Amino acid sequence: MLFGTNLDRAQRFNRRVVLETIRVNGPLSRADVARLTGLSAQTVTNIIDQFKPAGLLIEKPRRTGGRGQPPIDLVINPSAAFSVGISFDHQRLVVVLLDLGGEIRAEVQLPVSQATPGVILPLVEAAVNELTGRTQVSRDLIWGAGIVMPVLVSQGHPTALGPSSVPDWKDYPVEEKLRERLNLPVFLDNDATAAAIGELLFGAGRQYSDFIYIYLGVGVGGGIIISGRPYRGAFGMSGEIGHMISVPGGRPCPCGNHGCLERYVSLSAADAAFRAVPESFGAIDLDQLFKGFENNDPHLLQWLDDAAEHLRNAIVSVENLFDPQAVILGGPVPETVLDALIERIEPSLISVSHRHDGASSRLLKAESGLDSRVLGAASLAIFDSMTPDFSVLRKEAVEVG
Amino acid sequence: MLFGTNLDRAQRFNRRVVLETIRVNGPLSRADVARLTGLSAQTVTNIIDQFKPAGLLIEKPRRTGGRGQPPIDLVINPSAAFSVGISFDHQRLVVVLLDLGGEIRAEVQLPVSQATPGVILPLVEAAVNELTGRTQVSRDLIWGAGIVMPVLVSQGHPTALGPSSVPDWKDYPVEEKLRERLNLPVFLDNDATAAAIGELLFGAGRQYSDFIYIYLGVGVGGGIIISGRPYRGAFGMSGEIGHMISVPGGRPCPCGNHGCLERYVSLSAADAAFRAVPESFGAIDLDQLFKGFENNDPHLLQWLDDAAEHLRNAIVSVENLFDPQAVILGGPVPETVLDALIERIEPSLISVSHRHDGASSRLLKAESGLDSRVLGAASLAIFDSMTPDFSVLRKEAVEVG
DNA sequence: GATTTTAATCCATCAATTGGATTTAATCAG
DNA sequence: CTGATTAAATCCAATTGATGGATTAAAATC
Repeated sequence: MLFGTNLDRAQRFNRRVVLETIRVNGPLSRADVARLTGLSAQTVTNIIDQFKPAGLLIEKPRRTGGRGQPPIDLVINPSAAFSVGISFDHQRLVVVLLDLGGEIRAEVQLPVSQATPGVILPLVEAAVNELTGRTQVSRDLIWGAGIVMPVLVSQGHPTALGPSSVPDWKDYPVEEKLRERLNLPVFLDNDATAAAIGELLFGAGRQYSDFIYIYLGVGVGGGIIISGRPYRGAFGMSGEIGHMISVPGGRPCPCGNHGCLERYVSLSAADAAFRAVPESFGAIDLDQLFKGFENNDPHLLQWLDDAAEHLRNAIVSVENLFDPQAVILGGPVPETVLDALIERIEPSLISVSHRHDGASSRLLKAESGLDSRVLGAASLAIFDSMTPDFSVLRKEAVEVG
Repeated sequence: MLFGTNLDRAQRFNRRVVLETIRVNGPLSRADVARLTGLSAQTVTNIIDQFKPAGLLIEKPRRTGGRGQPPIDLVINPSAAFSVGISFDHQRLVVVLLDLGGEIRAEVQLPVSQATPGVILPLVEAAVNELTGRTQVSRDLIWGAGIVMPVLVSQGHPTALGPSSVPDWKDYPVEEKLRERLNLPVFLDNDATAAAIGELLFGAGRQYSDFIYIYLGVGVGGGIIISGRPYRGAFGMSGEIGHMISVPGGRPCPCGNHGCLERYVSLSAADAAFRAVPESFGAIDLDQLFKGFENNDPHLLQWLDDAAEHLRNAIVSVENLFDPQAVILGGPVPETVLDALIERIEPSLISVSHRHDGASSRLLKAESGLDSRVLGAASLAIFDSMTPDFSVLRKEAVEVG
């Protein structure tokens, strides 16, 4: 539905524009910011004055060299705000404290026996207390907490397309329950979208506004970044790259179709190849599998060639649909696997994106590595507070009929 | 790049919000508009007063029935503005005059011998003069002219992925040349995106903000509508659904890949099947082909089954990527063909979109029929003037370095 | 040492939204 | 039939954030 805006909203928006411009392009003088954003120098000065009390910006010594009065460069103060990232699966819980600069300040890792809400949530609460205590970070500098899990998320609730590794969370009101415990704004997202946002803020996507993040995990997820914002689809379930049809009439998938990409390209597909079984749906022994990759297991090498072929086709399709600036490959898999895939795929990528810029590569490896999940989770709160999103301008409309 | 906004821009935005809200949901009273948009009643009154001189809105007689002062309903005046739509291929030029209500007020159709700029542009100029003369529509009520052609469009210039049916237009500065002749704002787009915009404004997409328009023509194009706006990709070449890979290692495609969707689903694929030849790249005898469909040619029936299968897989992939509200199938093909495809595809569509709303169908037929191209072209100017787009808020930033 | 250039800020102005009060025109209750 | 109630639309003064022009500051250039 459409919505109007007003002066108040416009300023909130401009504040974010100024902050984000400095975060991404800094160090920048007030005059630089005015030039980049189109705002008047006076307005930029006004807005920057507003950030002073919170200490969000740091003034560097005057730049020298050019003519005229030397500008005062500004950068984001990484210690001015923090956020919590939470990620878990059936084996492990990870909670981190991230600063505004994208650095993980502290981390707690715990093995879990059962990944149920009753077990996880108290552990999270304790972990957050430990992190703030250990780092002496004041609670009111924490902008929020993000939690991700390997399921789809729709309207703030986990949902599932097939069998899930964390079935107890289905339709559980995670955001609400966690907010009560932590007394912080809470953001829930699926791992792929969160990882994409993390990459957008702090990683390979920093210089891009339009890219597709392919998240290689037990399945294959996707985070779609359009105009610098995640696109979640009309119902919050976009980006299911793993369920694109790769082979007509191919291997059956729990989603109900045949030949889905993640039956060929994913850790579970790799596991099946590794153990020479037709399919792998249960819990995967990741340590064994990663060791197999290290040892150049012939089954896995064969799988790599096959998977690269399927992934290439999917990327071609995705590029032809989105015409993005880049496709970023990441997820909780060894970097060598990502490298091997990219090496096999890149030379034969032909799509509408082909001709834009023959020089620079369009298929990139994510920068966040194995931490992508939890880093993405922590990015959610920062993204929510900082992004000059369209929605910042929204005046709430009264619900009618 | 980020940009700031100001009071002036905010009002332009609000003006569009008010107008578009009335256009889509009208008749609406001022109070209704205030409720829907979140703007105050006073602001709505102010803005509506601004539209009065241009006659953009019509006040209907006071509504009766409820308590309180009866509201004055407002609707868009369809005769307050017009736009020109231009479409051509190697055989025919069509120019229409569309009103704000989406009605085609007048139309000129001309056979063309050669579809070169030198031939087409003078014909267009004459046609526009004839249309305005015939309808007595004042030139300054025409908001602009939209032109579409069956090629990709990037940065205002036609480009091509493979061989084109209108090769002379490659890299020709269409917008500029046409603007000089018509003395109107000119918008160039590819046929699929334009058709999607037409459908968004006046057709099946009117009630949706997020949908994918699949444009079945000589090839297969796509128009992606996200949050009520076309998504053109980072370089303006998104939506090439026809070059999604449908069959790994399948039929060779001029784009350089194998197994592209449009080698199986498109009029040229149908033509190949109809004439029992392996491929059809040249000019197609559409009359013959359409007659074949009418006569239930067995080759074409066979093709329909096969094409439906491929198109189904593509739609599954598209839905899993975008999670849209709907997928709309249209293009310059007989309605019976669209019906036949939908009938074959719909029962077996399984994707993330599957569960949202089991009742209503997600695969729809476009409303604009054979005119979709030129109607889409004409919609471009209206869309540009009316949509409360993010970009309305943009203050132009000075280009730096 | 005067001039030029650029950055940053001060100050008065401008313009769109807003909240509160007022007017208008209908229905409802007795 | 009359007064009370309800809701729409408008009037008016206040608010607020951006803006343009003038001013000050600090460097390089001539």
